[in-house]
Amino acid sequence: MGKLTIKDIAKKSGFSVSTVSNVINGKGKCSLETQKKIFHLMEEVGYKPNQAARTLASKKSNLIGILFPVEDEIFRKNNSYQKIVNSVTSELSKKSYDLVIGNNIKELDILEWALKRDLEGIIIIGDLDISKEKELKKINIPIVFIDNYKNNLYGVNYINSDDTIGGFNATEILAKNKCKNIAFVGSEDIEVHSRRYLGYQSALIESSLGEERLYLDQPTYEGGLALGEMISKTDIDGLCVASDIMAFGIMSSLLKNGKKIPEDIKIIGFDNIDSCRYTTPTLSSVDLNFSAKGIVAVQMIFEEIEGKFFLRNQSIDLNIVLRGSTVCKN
Amino acid sequence: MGKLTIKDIAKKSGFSVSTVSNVINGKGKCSLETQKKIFHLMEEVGYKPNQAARTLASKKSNLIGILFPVEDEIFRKNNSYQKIVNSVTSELSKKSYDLVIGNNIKELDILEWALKRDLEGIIIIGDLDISKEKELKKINIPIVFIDNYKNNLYGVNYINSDDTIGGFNATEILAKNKCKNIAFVGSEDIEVHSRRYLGYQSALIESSLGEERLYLDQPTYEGGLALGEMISKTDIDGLCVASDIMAFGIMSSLLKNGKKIPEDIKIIGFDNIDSCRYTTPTLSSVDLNFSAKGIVAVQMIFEEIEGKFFLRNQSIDLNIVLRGSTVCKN
DNA sequence: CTGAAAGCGCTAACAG
DNA sequence: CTGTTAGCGCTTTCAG
Repeated sequence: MGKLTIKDIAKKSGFSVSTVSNVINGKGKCSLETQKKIFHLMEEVGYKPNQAARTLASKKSNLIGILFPVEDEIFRKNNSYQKIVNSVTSELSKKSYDLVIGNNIKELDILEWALKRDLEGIIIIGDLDISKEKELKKINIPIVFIDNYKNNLYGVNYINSDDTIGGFNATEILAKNKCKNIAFVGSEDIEVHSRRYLGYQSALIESSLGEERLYLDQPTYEGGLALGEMISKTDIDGLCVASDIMAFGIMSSLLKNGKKIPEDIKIIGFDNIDSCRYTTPTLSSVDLNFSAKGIVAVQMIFEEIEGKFFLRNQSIDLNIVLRGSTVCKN
Repeated sequence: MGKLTIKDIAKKSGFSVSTVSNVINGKGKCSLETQKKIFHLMEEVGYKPNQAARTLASKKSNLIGILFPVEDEIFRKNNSYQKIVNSVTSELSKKSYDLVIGNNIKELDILEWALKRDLEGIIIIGDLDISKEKELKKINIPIVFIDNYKNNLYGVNYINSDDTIGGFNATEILAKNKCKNIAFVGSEDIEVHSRRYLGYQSALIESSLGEERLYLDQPTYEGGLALGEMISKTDIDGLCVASDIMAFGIMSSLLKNGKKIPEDIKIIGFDNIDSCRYTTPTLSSVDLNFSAKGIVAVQMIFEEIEGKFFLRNQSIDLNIVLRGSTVCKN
């Protein structure tokens, strides 16, 4: 058990090794009868071709690698890790591929790793050091970046959210809910926040709502707390907050200062982290749709492997989950 | 580039293939000089041995598999997935092992998977179907279960939390904070909740606090809401809640009914999910220490591979994170 | 301490 | 449609 080789199957079935191999790989042509017999035998004796041998002989490892920015707080908070891994593995399983996780991304030599494991594709989440960029060019396997805003390599694939549209839509919802004085909250030097701000600006114009109001602080709960204090002294009645966690801080300050949410002021956050469901009121938020990103990443890889034409840059629709911070009845 | 084989290294260095192989694997004996020369050359030309070939020749794949209960809400909520994967991969990277994720655990034939990929060890999170249990016995590689309460196989390794102690400690903290009427909240038919309840009972006795009070409902926010309504009408001043999410619901109801937390009633939850930091007040909670579990899992696997003696059952210390729901100043 | 040679289990031509 | 055979790149005896 477990020591069976393709030779054993050939011998037992009475066919040649190459016929068995062909049947396994769906190559060449053999009678349906032969195929059935061989498949049946393999099943019966519990034979599974050894992957290392297949890889060695064919260079096909049936392995895709994935790399995460382990220290990134935001990725951690919104469970993107898990959502992406789940959708990726479940897509891969359809083609009996497995997913390997890259250890120690900071020191990992991606190229060597890909070579060593004969990876057939790589998914990279988040931004990467510029220094790694170069070496990536040398890899001749499909690479997909998810939520990468720094790099702009030719010949690799990008999957992103349209954060500008996210900011626009969130603000628009606020406007449609009769908010007249809508402010934007975010952090400096965070690319996605800037984009969301752009969307916010467009929406203001679109809805012919007055001057824009911008509040900036650290993308933390504490940052939100501080901003909330300030905001509670204004006539702002709508808030587009580029981070759920900041929004929590803001809500806390606002509530403490006697503001009612959503009656006095409505709020929409970004990221749709789990905690949105447990605050009082619950927080409406823009979901970045990580499951979809994982699925598309796998599609892109296979399409590139199979040499099909496909879009190298894809933007995944966001969707806004409305909760108690915008709707009066939760 | 990338097409280099051990032969090339042998030729270029002037040594034989087997010498190079020995140097790579630290086997045999060769002069330090030789080693240095060979290592230097490999570095210089960027040579990395091909893993498939090594695996085929030696049966050592340098690959560990991991399996997750993808549908398990609780595992999803507390980010255990990510914490375990992070600590596991970072431990593995020290020995240049990689981690593969098992696709589709429900249908996955673990044995065949292990064979096919020549896995050297498997980590399984959570409970598994009984039907899978049998087949696991046939695998002759180290298996580690983390947080598995159903199975009890001989010859495999278990890593768990001592939930009874968790319940005990949480209750004790409440008692030390002058709570006189402490209740336990949990769900029926959840093994860990029962254990935590046991600990709660012991702690009551230990602290010579009166009769026990037990509240049961679904392990959801809504379950907590319902229970909170009831609890707010009692003289309970301390709550040991077997799930953070229930605790959130309870807090919400309690607050709505005019109770002050922690002044009137102190609360400790279980799981220490991220959201604990964003509620008002923040929620004290028992942390299950998933990072440590991942590290220990890897240790166990390597110790078994290396044939060392080690404990097959290990309980990982929990630690209680105190926040605003127990301490008056947050 | 080093080298030659025999596989590991499979795929991929190439004949038949 | 099927069988033979030569590798894939590495490890591992076993002589030297």
